[in-house]
Amino acid sequence: MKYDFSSIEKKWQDKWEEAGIFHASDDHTKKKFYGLVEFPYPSGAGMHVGHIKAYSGLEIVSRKRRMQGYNVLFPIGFDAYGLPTENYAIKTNTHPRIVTDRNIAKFTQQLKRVGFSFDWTRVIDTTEEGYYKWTQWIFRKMFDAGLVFRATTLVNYCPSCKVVLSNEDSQGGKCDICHSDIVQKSKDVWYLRITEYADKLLNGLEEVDYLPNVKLQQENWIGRSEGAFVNFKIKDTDDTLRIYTTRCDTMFGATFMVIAPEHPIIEKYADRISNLDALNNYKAECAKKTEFERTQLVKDKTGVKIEGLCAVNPVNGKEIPIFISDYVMMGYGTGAIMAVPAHDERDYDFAKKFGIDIIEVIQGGDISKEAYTGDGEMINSGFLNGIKTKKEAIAKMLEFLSAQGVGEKGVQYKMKDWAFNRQRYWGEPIPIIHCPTCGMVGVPYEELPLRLPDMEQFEPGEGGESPLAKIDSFVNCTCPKCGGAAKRETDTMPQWAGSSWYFLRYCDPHNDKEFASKEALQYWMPVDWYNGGMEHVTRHMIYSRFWHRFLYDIGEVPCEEPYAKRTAQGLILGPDGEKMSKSKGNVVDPNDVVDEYGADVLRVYTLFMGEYGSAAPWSESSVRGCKRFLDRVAALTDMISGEGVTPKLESAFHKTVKKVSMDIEDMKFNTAIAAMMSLINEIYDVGSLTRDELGIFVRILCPFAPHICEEIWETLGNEGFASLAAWPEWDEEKTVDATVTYAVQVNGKLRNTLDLPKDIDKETALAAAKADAKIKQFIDGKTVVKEIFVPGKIINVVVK
RNA sequence: GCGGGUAUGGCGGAAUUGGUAGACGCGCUAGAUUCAGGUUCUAGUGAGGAUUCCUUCAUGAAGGUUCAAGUCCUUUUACCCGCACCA
Repeated sequence: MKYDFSSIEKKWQDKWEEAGIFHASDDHTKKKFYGLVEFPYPSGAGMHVGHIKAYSGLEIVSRKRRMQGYNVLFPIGFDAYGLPTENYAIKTNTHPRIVTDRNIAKFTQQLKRVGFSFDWTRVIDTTEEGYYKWTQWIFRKMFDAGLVFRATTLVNYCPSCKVVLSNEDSQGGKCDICHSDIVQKSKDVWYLRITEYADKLLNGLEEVDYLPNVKLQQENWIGRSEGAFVNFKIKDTDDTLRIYTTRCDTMFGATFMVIAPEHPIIEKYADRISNLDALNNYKAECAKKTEFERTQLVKDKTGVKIEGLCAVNPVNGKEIPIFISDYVMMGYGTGAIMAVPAHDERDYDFAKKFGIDIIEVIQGGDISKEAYTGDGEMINSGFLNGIKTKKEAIAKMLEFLSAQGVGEKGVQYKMKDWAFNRQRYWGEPIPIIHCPTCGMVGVPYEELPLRLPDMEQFEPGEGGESPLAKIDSFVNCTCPKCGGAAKRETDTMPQWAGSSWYFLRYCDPHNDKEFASKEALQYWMPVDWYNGGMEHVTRHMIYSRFWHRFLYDIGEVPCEEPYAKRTAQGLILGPDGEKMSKSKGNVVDPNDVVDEYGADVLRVYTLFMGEYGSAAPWSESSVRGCKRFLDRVAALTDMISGEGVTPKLESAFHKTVKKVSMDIEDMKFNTAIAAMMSLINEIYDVGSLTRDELGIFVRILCPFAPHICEEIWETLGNEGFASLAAWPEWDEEKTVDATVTYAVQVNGKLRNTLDLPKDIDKETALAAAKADAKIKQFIDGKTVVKEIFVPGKIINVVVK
């Protein structure tokens, strides 16, 4: 067969589309498979080969599942709200709607050329009214449930994007989008109370099948810690200073306290404090720094002692000084700590610098040199003296604290509430109305979607105000509760909103009564297998798990967890081994590869290049190797002789079918392809194969290289599509050879190999080995001290 | 600093989980075909030494356990990713 890939690929893509063979069926009686890939952000640059690899993994699994008779939902869509589009729109003076539509068209064209088996009737665009109506609807439900609140805080503000960013979006003190420096700014911010779901999000991990490191990252992100809240009396007041600690066992060693510079206690007792100016100066210094900068100065601790206030250690009545320092942050715990320099490195550094007492309460270290954080016997600790373990000491102390009424067990999370608004145009409008009499009122459900108004000038306003604030007709409205004049919220939602529930919409994407019907959700959810990038396993996955668990709690979805299984693909690096980026000029465009080698080659190569989960550099010459492989596959049509089984190939076929079948389940696509390459080498050695054997070969290769396989399938005279043909079975017995090659070792060194019957027993095998002329050389005249026989693998004779 | 990971030929990478290290592909060498060739086919290809079937050394480095270690243990180096004073 002549392998004219460009005409073959066009031909079959048209046929698939015409027959609609990849559309998920509404027949809910069939067994289902829901494979989900992260939908792309349709940027102006178009897709690069990394996208192709990201989708190829579950593309293979989905195609295999179809051939195994599953009803498969393998959808795609576009996460199209976002800053890059808006910035591009501003720069080129084109409406973001037009930019978005253009980019989606480009992405769609690229994806279709690769022959992905997506269900194109279920495409989602998060910026369409029919979609964001339900994004707003879920937000409103959260508002009703009290999960939405507003607070004035210091926020990370990007002066270049003119937008407030979450901590997650401003990591490293740089804007996630434009990489300019972040400044701190006081602002009214919308929050989603995700912390209320911290425990549920943590516990839910027990019932899902995520990669171990994905689970670990989510656990670390949530950051649950168990400890105690303790109230330290402030001397000569009725007030207490409340702290959080995970080491209440060390309380006898607390020699000072540290509070965050912003701690309200300073203002409250301003009249007693004699060095208020010094404190305020220090606070002003800290405010200039971003949170990131504050965390930079690891060793050299700074701080100021509060003159005029002092605290009382509740376990021994000792009076201890209070300091302010930026190593304690208002955002975690209570914004105040007890400092135990002997057993905490940060406190140790601070105490050394300020000449504060260091009292050892746990034996085992040398506190003259450094803090000791390990276990040991308690000393200088009153009723804890003599206790040998941390665990025991903590339990005893907690008992004491609660008996005295000065403290109790507590839990803290690193995870913070989710700052959920942007002062930008290209996002979902937040459906809230501010009424002077009623306060914050949700836009009535029947008025959703709250449409994003069309406008010409969508630059952000000065001071980071949303462009929507400029449209009077949008802002001015009546309060749905009291009917009085009111104003609309003008902020929009962050990009994370649309992607927090898209997997639900795929189940029933055209529904205009509900975000998805109960029947569709009941059938399709949860997602059976979700694959995507490691960069999304914390933020996106935790946000979307949060939304989903909320919907479960209000009875809108049938299962607690949205994703039954999660895997991740590795990056494709540029030919230079660097991360692909436009600025480095090392981006490979899938269209170029398809033009030159064909879609099937692109698909095979992205999966063959290395382990699916790890990064690997692009290599043009290796692409050619994959082309050569498919050329050899095409030529098999000229090697057919007869029907049935070629004896010399029978075992090889069963082995390969087994290996490919199993490797796909483990995402070991590279070795699956290698196995098919080996098989084709064997076929070439034999020189011919039967019509039936070629049919098997084509079916196991079909998920990887579907176009060429369809063409050969047709050449073989089959009716219907290879893509829907039954996945081949293997016979376990025929994967085992009659004879096995044993490695024969003397003293653990390989000396010869012997072909022996597969079910040979130990005695016979050893006799055969010892009778072998080569082995004889090594054992003659020596005494055999040990004989090892591993069935099917190795014979080892140990001699002296 | 803490947590996780990786390290195997000239290159990308295999290795049934403790059992013949280097599958498969690239690249390279030689030959045939073509001789317009980023064509196709055949053979070879970890390094060193003897060259006819022989042998020694090799999985970042150094030790150890074992009949047997890329795989397990200890120490160590380099790189990558995540988190960042979390009390």
